Amino acid sequence: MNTSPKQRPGGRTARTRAAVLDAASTLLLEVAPGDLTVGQIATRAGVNETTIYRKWGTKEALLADVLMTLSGEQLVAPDTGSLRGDLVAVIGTVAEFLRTPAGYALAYLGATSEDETSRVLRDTFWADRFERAQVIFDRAAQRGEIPDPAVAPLVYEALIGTMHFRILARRRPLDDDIAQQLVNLVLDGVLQAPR
Amino acid sequence: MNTSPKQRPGGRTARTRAAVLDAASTLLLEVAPGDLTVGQIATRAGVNETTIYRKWGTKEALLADVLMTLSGEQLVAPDTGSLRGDLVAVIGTVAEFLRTPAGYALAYLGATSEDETSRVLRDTFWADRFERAQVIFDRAAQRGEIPDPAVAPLVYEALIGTMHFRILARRRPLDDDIAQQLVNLVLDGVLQAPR
DNA sequence: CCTTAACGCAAGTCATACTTGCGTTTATAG
DNA sequence: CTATAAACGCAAGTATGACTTGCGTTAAGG
Repeated sequence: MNTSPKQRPGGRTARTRAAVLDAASTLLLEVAPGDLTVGQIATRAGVNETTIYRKWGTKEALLADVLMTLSGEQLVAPDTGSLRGDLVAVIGTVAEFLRTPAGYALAYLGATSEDETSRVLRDTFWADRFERAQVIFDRAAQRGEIPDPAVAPLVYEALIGTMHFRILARRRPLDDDIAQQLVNLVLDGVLQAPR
Repeated sequence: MNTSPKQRPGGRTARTRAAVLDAASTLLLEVAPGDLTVGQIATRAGVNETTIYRKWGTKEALLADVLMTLSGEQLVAPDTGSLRGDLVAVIGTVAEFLRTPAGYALAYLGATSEDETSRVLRDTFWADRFERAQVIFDRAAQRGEIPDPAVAPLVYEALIGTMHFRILARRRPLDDDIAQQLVNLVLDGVLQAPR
């Protein structure tokens, strides 16, 4: 009984959803995330503002949806054969994304959104990222590069966190070789040491 | 000519200013920085909202004033005799501040405020912090602990940035020994190394 | 004790998030 | 193909909070 809840995800609904997400993404390339309004997105998408509210409920929920889509598929973890190589590759990819307006928006909204939807999204997002990073360190430990793979969370947090801080709190651009710089720092340290 | 611009900084004006800054500080202990309203501050300070706008112009300018006051005097750079000791002391102090609501507010507003006043304040604030950090690394270089004090900005940025990221983007508390953890990381690195 | 800077108060403007009622379009089951 | 109702458009409205303005009142400070 009630095999079909009588929803209509196909056709118009799908088109509307795609148009709104697309419009929001495009606008994030032009407008500061803090200044983005639902009206703008609706107009750009050729859709009524009411539709957006009925579909997403709040502005934050919509933007969270947009950003998860934007940042979802990236961050492959290639096996380059060394911890240094793996980290430079991954951090370099993240750095590239953070240099784009969408990347900035992700960092900005991730740090400022307060509602429940965003909270859950934030937790699952970072849980996924840290999980993927962990495998890199596990491999490195098996190769004998590091003594304990348990350092992974802190190290990854330092790598990512420094970049977020750079663009958010300091509003300065990420150097071209930022991935190299950071990976060298956390792998080798800065102490004068006989090596 | 015009020896006295006919301003009246004393008496009532000073009291009002103090009351507002104090009210804002207190409110930052109770309300999320994003939800803070000028009306709240005015009421708490026993002052009319209009007065605040005539005095500070915008909400962001007021909050910037508050936060500069709150974070102004701290961060002494003690000479413990070692780079490790100096860094743990300084980063520990910053961590303590970041654990308070006011510290969170500073990080939050520093990352989100967009107006000109905040921009200038942000630049001067961080310039000052990085300058103070530099002397620690200069001393360490003279002692032969590190080869090149030019690493100071990146290292300090990694230390501070990781903590900001932790509380802002991840919304997780700073460990009690976060300063030790981070300093060990950037000084020694994580690579398995003959030392 | 006078001048007027600083303040209080009432009223209002403006922008934007979010809601509601109702008529129209269109996906989709039968 | 047709009928039902989900999804949409449109107009109007609510709510909130940043910020302004005019005018009368208080009190700083020469």
